[in-house]
Amino acid sequence: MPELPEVETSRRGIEPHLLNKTISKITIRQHKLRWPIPKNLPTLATGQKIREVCRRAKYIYLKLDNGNIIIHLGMSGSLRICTSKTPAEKHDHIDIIMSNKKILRLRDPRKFGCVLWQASDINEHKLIKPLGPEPLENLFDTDYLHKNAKNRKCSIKAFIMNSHIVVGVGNIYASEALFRAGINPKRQAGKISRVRIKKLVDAIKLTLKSAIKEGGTTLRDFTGISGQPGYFAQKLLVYGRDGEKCTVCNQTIKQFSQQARSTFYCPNCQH
DNA sequence: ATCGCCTCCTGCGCGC
DNA sequence: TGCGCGCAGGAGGCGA
Repeated sequence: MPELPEVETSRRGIEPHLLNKTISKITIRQHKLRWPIPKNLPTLATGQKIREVCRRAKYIYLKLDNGNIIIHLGMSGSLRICTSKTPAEKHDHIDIIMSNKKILRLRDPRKFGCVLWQASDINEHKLIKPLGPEPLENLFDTDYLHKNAKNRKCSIKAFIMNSHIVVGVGNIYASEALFRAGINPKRQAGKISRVRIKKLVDAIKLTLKSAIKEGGTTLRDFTGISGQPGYFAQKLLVYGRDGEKCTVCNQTIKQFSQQARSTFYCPNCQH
């Protein structure tokens, strides 16, 4: 479900409720997520103060004095801030309860998400270490992407969705960015000119920034921490719009399957 | 090294 | 109204 803008929206939503608060209790109702929630997580984190609420790629992590709680939302995860008055529902797997009684609650029907512990430097965690640069940071630029695309035989869409290359670009924003850059999603990554790679870098940054500004994209179930939808869905140019007219050229938007994921594009605008 | 396929899991919308 | 099917925003792990 959530791509970078939705994760960043969640991070910004929870941050003010958690910063400098002490964890008083952790209730785990379901250990079995993508990886098991560590049994000793409550022991490790209880009594600790949350110093920072950060994001790296699509991971959110709570920085404590003795380590980090790492949270990934997978396809269907969402975070809420609530109190004990809100009863936990079926897929509410873990509550992180603050000393001020506020609760950070993770719901994840499909259980593709995870909650993990990393005692030392977060960047040394085995899931974080191999990740490419953040798309909105300066390290991610035309030189970087052009150099890395060299000799790559995979499609440009698979390439920008590869987290070793750049993080945070998921299935929605890959289609959106390629449309804005005028690049056909099937094109081989290694065969795209530098000028067009620059367009793509700009398009990725622009797309993600606008989506963050709108509070993310709500297709069916993504909501911010108070349950509010993200408004970027209304600004999607191609994703989910197959059969509709291209906003630029009025031709029909097409959908096809790539790496078993839906891709949307305008055959007339994208080459 | 790189690529593409499979997999984990639940819910929803569609067609019959 | 009910059932079965296909599909869904991620991404690690595997075999080729």
